Amino acid sequence: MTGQVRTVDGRVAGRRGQATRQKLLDCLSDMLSSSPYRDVKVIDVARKAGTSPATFYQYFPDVEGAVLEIAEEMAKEGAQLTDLVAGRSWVGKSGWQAAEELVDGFLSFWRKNDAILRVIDLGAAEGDKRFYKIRMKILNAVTNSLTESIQELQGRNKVDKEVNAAAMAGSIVAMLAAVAGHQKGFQSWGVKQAELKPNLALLVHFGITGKKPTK
Amino acid sequence: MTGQVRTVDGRVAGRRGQATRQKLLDCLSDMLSSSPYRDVKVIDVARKAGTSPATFYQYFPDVEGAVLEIAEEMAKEGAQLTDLVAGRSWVGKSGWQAAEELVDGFLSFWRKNDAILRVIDLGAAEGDKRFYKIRMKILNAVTNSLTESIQELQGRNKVDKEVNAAAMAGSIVAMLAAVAGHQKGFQSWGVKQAELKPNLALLVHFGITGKKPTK
DNA sequence: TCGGTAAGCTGACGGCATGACAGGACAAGT
DNA sequence: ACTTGTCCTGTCATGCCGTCAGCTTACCGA
Repeated sequence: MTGQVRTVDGRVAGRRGQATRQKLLDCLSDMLSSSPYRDVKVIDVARKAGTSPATFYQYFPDVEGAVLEIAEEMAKEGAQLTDLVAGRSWVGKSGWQAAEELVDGFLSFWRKNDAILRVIDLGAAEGDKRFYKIRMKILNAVTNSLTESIQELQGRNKVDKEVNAAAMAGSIVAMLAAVAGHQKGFQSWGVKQAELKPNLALLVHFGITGKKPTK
Repeated sequence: MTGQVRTVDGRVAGRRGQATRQKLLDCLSDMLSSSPYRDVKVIDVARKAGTSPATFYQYFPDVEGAVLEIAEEMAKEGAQLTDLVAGRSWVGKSGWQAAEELVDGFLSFWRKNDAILRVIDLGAAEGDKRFYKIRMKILNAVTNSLTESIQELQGRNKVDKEVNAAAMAGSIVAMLAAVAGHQKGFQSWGVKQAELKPNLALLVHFGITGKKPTK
């Protein structure tokens, strides 16, 4: 489907063009990490990439458009998050382990991509459907797996039927995302990474199984 | 201490000045609700307030400065969130009720102020200390109360000593804030408000007491 | 009533980002 | 060398930013 990268005016991008395009994306990514979203200007990105603003506009309609592109790249990489949930057992000791690994994987993924993720979060919260969609794409992998896990446990009468699997899964994922997004905040508040994780894992485990974990 | 409102160039604002200032804040608040943060321009705010950009700069150093002002206002109003936690009993039925009311109060507060809150969240996530500080001010009321509640339960051996009260309280509050910020998202994802609340309350209750609630 | 003083507002300006276009540079094939 | 299509940039009109000098308005004491 998207086999060909195209410029704004419809041309097909070749080798060189794709390289420039990628460079622009990388530089934008850097900028997002180092300065507030509101202050990221096309001209700065272009300068940093050693090119001109006009070139930027050849490949992207605007800054948002480019951000979405980066997000799309990241979403692919984020698909691996599913492995943190799918096919895991949530009973006994392995349940606790699963919870710990989920928390761990989530936090490190977020830490690695925090700049773009927080822009996506903003866009989604502001009601932009494109951002919302991509946010779903990243989180859905985990959310859906979690929802299924809960439903499966409900089927075996291990979890209260009153629990709405989707709402619970969504809440857990939202929590992970939020905490991950404010990791630095927690630290400067006196809570260390190492202390954060087990507590999160505890909440995750309970949310899914409805029980305290056996460690 | 801050009995007098001052303009950027040091003058003391009188009746009329304060009115203009407030009008600008109100208009900015409106703008934030209706258009992306990135696109909010000083000139639009000024126009909407029936004044000129120069006037805006008389009262605020920049858009961020004005946002912080709005946030400060809101923080005062948000102090009442403490009542949702302080002096509550977390055992038995009243514990479940407390959890439900906390969730309810939190969600509605967030819904009422979502536009500013999401800007604050962004600023905090980007590492801006001023935004982080105001975010703390709003959330600390709840977080501290929760931390104390947990510690108190730990003192009575009702909660596992392994639990880090601050980390747990912070996680719970972060979750509430995140879910609150994406309420619309949940809805369009097929999860209804009414279904969301009890599941959140469940997680909150467990996080604080370490137990399933008795309803 | 009448200045005097400080508050309040704005027109205007240099500076910079935006976004569009036309045209020049370049690489590849013939 | 010539053609073709990709790739990049100089340039320009437009619009926002942030500041200043200067004008208007309100208040106050004589």
